[in-house]
Amino acid sequence: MAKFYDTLIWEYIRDPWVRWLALDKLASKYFDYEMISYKNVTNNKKLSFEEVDLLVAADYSVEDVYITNKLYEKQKKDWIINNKILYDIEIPLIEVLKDMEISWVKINRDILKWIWILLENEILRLKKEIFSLAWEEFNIKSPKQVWEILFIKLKLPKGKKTKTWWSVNSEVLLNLKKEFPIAESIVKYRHFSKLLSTYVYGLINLLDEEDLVHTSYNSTVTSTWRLSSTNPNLQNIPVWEWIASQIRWAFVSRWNKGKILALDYSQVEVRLLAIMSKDKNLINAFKNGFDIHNKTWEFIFWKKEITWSERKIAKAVNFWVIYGISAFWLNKMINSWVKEAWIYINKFYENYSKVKDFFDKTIKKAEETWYVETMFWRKRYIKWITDRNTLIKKIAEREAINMPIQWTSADIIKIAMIEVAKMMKKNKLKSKMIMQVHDELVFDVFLGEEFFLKKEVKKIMENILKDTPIKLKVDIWEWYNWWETK
DNA sequence: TAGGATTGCAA
DNA sequence: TATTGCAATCCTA
Repeated sequence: MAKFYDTLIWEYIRDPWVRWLALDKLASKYFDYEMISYKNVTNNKKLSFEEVDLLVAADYSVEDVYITNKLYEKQKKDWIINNKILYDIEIPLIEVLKDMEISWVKINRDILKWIWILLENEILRLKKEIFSLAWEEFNIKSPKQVWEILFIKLKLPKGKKTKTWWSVNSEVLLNLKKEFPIAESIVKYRHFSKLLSTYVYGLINLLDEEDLVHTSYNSTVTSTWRLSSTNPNLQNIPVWEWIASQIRWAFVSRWNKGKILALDYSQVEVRLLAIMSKDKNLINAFKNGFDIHNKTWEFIFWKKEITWSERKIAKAVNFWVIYGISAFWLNKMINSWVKEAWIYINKFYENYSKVKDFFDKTIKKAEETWYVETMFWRKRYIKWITDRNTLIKKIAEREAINMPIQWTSADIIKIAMIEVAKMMKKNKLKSKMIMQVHDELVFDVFLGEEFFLKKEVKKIMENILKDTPIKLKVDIWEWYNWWETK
């Protein structure tokens, strides 16, 4: 039995789409009661809480406790949520997240400084280049000024629109790069500026004296029951491009001769699709160790070697099959290659027929019960799936398809985190679980624990689902503190 | 000074 | 070509 309980989490499990989930909002929603605001008590945050008059502070605090308890009593009376989700997943997760937050993450300041210099030089060079191409100086970070230079002064062809005006984002600019080198330079400039301000300055500013950085994990924010991370957001650290990937190297082990270990689920969504739909072709594809994307291309195009544009279509098909198509793109079906892709989607369904059946069944069940659920019976109500408006119904259908797969994977990693934390405690490991990035767990490994930890964590992660025709697959990435390896 | 708009990073 | 989140910056109210 859990040692603690959380009223916000209860509400969040019931409906993750509530914006601004907070005690005062719930008090007014359920009890039509307006709570004393923190702003009022602290004189618009001019006072710190210690400076607040004792009696005022007491009133404020007691009210918090009183309302929380009242909320708890109310929730106990109408158990309309899945207790297993609450007591087996979300509540035990609180402690795991707490431990991860107080473990902190060690950052190597020197690596960041080195990247800083690298980026500053590049930015300066690009700045000069852009100004000479534009024949004047302007603020490259201002979309409005970029727009003026490119479309008014240099008369470049306009691309797509934003809400209010012509867009100058990288997609638009890269379409212009062949004829207009200034466009590409602006994209590069923005890319490097982004890295410098968000990931280098941003990270360095948040370091303490020991070069440790602290993040906050929020478990009641996203509408998909995934976690989110703030101050800094450790879930969007760059990986792909070279300079960007150097930033990952700045995440180092705090231990002498320690190492960083990252274990991530490989293609969870597609594997879950195979498991949940029980489609033989898809299952066999995984059993034979084929890359699923390759297999899809084979099915769609009936050949092993494919061109770049065919690859693009195959990728789109995979996305669409897993996530469904958005209302926006549904309306855009006129677009030629989109239309073409639609034909391929149907080909995909022909070859993976059980997948189609699975989707049809999910939608049908949702129409009857007004909800969809994950493999762990986490439910979400989508009443608008029976709406007369076709567009609204289509949106609901897309959610119905997407939800069981994507949200099951959110459950899986949460369960894995709880199990891993238990295992580490039981074996009194010194290593620490330091990050979670949606389908990846990152550890700071103490010398000597590496082999055991790798083996055990992999085992736990791959075996969250029992008795399935194929297992989940976990890939391992590891890196030493490079200056210690020489 | 607050907040909308734009942009871009991750999964 | 999905979706959701976080954050930096610009710029207007």
